[in-house]
Amino acid sequence: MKIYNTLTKQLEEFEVTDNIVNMYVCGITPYSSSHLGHAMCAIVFDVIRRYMEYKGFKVNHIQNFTDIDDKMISAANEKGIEVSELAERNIQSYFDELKSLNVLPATEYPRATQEISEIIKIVNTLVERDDAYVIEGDVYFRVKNKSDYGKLSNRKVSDLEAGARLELDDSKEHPEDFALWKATKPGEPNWESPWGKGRPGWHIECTAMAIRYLGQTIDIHGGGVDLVFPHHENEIAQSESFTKVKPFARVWIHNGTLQYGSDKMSKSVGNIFSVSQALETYSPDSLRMFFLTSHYRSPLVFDEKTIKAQDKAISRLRSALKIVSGDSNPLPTNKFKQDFIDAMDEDFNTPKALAAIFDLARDINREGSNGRDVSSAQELLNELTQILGINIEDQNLSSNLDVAPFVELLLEIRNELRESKQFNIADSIRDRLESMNISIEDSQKNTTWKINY
RNA sequence: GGCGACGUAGCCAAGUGGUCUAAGGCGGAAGUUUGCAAAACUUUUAUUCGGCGGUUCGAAUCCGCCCGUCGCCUCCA
Repeated sequence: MKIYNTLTKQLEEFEVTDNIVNMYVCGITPYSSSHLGHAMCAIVFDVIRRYMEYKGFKVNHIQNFTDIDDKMISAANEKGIEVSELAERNIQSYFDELKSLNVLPATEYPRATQEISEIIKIVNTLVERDDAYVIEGDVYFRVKNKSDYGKLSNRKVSDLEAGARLELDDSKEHPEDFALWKATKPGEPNWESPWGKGRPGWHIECTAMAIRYLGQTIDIHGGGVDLVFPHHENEIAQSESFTKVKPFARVWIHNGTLQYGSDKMSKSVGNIFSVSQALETYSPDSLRMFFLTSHYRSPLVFDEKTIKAQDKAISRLRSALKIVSGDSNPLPTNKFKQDFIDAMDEDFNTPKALAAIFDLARDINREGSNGRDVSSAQELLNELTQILGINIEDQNLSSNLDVAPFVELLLEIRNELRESKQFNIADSIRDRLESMNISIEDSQKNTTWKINY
């Protein structure tokens, strides 16, 4: 299995010694509802995790919540509620959304505010070693002490200094030094520390949680590409300075960001499409498919038509699963399975893996109606789509609905009309049901119906 | 100013030196099937990969230049 590693900028063979994969994925700052970009990231790493488990690895999947920072505080103030309450609300709805999107729960979801003592311990060690310094209750990491600073994002400190947008803050020794601990301001949540009351800086919580839950060297660290700098760069700096162990993470995986219009979908730009809003308009599977039809590292442009088109593609897979298998000459499936695995082994090439799935579905449809035994091919189809977290089973939910007996009754009458060749009335029943979003399909054997969402 | 990514059919999107006269999906066209539809299947829809040069026996794939789009350098998944 090959994975593109942001740290080395190349495709690498992925190996672990003990079959356990320790994976840390940066989660959200729950100051407002999450948007489709967050959903995309969650789905990308969900598929990576599912595929690794399929390959026989045990995956420790840790995803954090940064539940204390400037934006948390100002959003809570605006709403007139406690920061903790704001976090709780948004985290709960995020969990609900992940569930709707069929994202498997992570092993743990640690929160920054519950790791304060670990954080203080780490900052303290860095201060004692002079890798950090204290100014009026703030603690800053001393970037010049980390000679390989910039190795992840391919930046040199001198370039950063030349950067036009870097804000000069006279209180820091160097403009690129970053806060590990921030002194409290009036009205802010705060914790006691050796440097006075305050709260953690942005990056330190991930260092604390990654080390605590996964150890000093983790196998995979992931997140959106927009986190590469400064967040992940700074995580590396502070973590490696603290543990004196390199590397902090062996493989860095970054997904491309979701674009909305001509810009990145981002809370601060305000061009967001929230997950809950999206779930009202699109099916979870079509959203998942939409994200997986392009490679995870490419930026993806939000496109309504493309998302909607996924439902039709998925229904092809569903009908392949429903086709009644014959009993002769079983359809061989090895090729499709191998194509799928080869694609996924190549840096999780989901578009290529999907191509194998659609090839399989077409063969099932063709050969199944030729009377061949396609039952094991159907099992494979189900197995492969599940690795991508796409649900093609359970579609007979319509029979559980309250309207089912009435629809069945109508179909019964309609089939009697068809038998007596009263097609006008039969067709009118079909048309009327269609206008109520119920479609009917007649086959040789029976008539099926489904509700169009 | 620095760092980086990308530009493939009507749309989305794989492919990164020969098997590419380029996968898969959506859409379009024709056909098989059907009472008619729908679904499914078959065939078809890029001799061409932003433009111009170059390297090579051979390039969508490597190199150079140009045009265009986007990301990061400030909060960000």
